[in-house]
Amino acid sequence: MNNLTIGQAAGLAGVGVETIRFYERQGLIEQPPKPPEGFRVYPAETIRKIRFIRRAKQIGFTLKEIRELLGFYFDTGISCADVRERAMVKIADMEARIAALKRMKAALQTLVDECGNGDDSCPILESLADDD
Amino acid sequence: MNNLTIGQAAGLAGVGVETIRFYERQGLIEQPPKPPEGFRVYPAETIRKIRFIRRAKQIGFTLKEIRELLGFYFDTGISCADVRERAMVKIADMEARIAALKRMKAALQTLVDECGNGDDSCPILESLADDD
DNA sequence: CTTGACACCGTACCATGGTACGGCAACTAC
DNA sequence: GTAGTTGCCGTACCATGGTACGGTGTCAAG
Repeated sequence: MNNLTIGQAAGLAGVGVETIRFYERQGLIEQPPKPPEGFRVYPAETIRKIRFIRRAKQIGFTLKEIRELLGFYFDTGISCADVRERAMVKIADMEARIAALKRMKAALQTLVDECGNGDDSCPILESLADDD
Repeated sequence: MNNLTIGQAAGLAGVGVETIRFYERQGLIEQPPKPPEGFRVYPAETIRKIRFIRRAKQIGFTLKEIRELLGFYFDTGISCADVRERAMVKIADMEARIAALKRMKAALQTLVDECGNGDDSCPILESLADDD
């Protein structure tokens, strides 16, 4: 399962070829050297890194943050406390986004609730148009 | 307070001049006709529309959706049921986003909690790197 | 009447996370 | 040995919500 072409690597990692190239351009994975003859050869590590990226994306890290996490894991050894701190910052960030969404939702829900009475004017639009 | 230049309109509406031009290009507000001599004249309605846009953005509508809401309010009269339906779709959308963020946060929190024991390997990175 | 400030306009650029395309090289299968 | 599939590479494009820039036109104040 080693010595893969980019297409095989993409297939195994569950992404498109263009996505691998994009991650290379973004510095998330290294581009293997191009032999004078033939195609680039991708090691199994590339697959592992791409899966790492997929999982990290799923739990809410951006590509920029993932680039750092990959560095922690694959290059500079493990500095758990640093990773943990970043994860906690991310958790705080998510909490803030959840709170903001909840506020938005509550504001909208209030407007929808006011909409129940069959007045001729729409309270939602009126509230958006209000000059205060 | 009528017959404003774009700069005055921007100042009153609390946005930048470029933002007004951008909204014009996006079809959210109309561009006043250009007189053969002199500058475009912006009516007070432009200010009201921009404030409408700002409020709608704050409660989570995209510019695309706001363009429709503006149409309901300023052009095609008020169709409250339609607005209400869009608002409820938006609420469902926000609930889904909140739920997704909560799942992400919980996943990350679990990893951070596991990180407490002073092992040499980092459970967060290990979990991201896992071959499953 | 000149200078500075603003308007106008097209276009390019920012971040985010990719996707697509066109032309050419290289490899594989029949 | 030739067609068809991939690889390679640069570049352009998608949505989202703007921001910036350069050159020119116009206006207002001193």
